[in-house]
Amino acid sequence: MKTLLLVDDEPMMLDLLSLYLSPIGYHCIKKESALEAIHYLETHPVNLILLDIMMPEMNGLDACEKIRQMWDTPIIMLTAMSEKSDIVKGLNHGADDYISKPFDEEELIARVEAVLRRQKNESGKISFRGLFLDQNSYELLYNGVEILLTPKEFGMMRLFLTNQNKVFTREHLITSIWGYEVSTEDRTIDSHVRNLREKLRKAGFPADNYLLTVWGVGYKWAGKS
Amino acid sequence: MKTLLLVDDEPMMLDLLSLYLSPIGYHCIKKESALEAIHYLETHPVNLILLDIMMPEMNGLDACEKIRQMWDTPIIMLTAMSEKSDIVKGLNHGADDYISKPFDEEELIARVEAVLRRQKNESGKISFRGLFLDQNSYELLYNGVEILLTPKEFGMMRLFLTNQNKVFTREHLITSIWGYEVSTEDRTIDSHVRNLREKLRKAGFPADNYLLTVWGVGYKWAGKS
DNA sequence: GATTCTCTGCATAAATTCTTCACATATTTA
DNA sequence: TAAATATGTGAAGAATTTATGCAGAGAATC
Repeated sequence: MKTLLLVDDEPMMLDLLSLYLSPIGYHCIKKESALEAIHYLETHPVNLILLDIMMPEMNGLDACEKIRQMWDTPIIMLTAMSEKSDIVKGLNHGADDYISKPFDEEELIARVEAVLRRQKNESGKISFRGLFLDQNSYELLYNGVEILLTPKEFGMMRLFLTNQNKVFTREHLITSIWGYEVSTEDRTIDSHVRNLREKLRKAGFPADNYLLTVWGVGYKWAGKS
Repeated sequence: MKTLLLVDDEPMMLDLLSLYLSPIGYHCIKKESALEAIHYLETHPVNLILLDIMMPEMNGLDACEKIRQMWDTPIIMLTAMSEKSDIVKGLNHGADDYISKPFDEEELIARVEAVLRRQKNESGKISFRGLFLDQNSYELLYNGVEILLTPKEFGMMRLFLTNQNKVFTREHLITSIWGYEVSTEDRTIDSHVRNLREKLRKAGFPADNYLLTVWGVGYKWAGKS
């Protein structure tokens, strides 16, 4: 059973979160301050942290950073309204996702599960038909030989391998890899896709069979056939 | 069974610490002054020292330093209130962690165990292709010849050798080597990396093959190929 | 207090990566 | 089939990131 650490200074919010998440099988720990949460983490492993941004004493952003210095536990920030600035800050401070209040049950569950699914490759290592991607060392190997990638290429490769068979629009790729407030249009993505394909091909990997163009939509990585 | 050396001029505090720590299996030695503590250490090995900062005669900081000159036993400082300055000083003087009074049982235990856990992984000696790093003597040898490193350089070297193949961002390097809340520019890291590389090269070690730049991310030590 | 070593930060050079554009090619639609 | 829309490609300048030299501040040592 997965353990979630819920951190919010409002007890009602904690209860609400727990009300949604407990019935579907999550073990919920509630803490009313960031300090208590950090404190708890020092002795108990958890699978995911839901962290409110607005809290007295230590706010969510500082807490997020603090936690990141010590643990890799994924963090979802809770923001009042969709304050873009908060969201961006949160993601820059090490958060994995955000949920803006008010949220509905469906969204909450979806995001929690998405982050956990992502986390499942917690070792940071993914392999696929001879390809081996290691997020710790930032390496991509094909049959043991390293393929040197640029940051953007590595980000794309990681995104594709962790979300196989999912089609990404160019816009989605940008927000996922570039960040949440970048404006690049034109053929920029295409260029990077091309470069990535070329590097894979040059290394002997049949990229054309896997990194596919979905006409009119975007790109996807074709996983298990 | 682990032995803890508790040092505080207030007997009540010693009793309190012991009250919390003895029941969970630690053997507690109480000393009411730094001198007594050092004296005790000269003939008895201990696993961890809890050291009060405010003491008559010799204060905790001086004691910490003194102890560090002779032993590597981990030290947790006890500070009255969370006086930032004390904390920073303590960490700079060789302490491994700090606990501010008042503390509760849970926090105390957590920090003690965290430090001991950390300690367990530190045999203190690492070798790598002719390099030999000794954390006890703070020495780095290459083929038996010493390479003189500054503290920062040694810290980086240790971090890299104990975390081979892992990429560290500059930010991460700062928090790991410099300490908890230090503000240094990013380019400073580069300078230290350069100096470290140069010293390794000058000693004959092919640093360029191992201390690698991960473009757009940070630095890493390339271990086994 | 002087000296030496260390740390930090800047300016500039060098290296690498990113973006863009024009146009070719491909696919869909009319 | 022609027109319209979308993707692929090559090349080059722009932008970003890192390397390097240097100098002053800061610490430690004598």
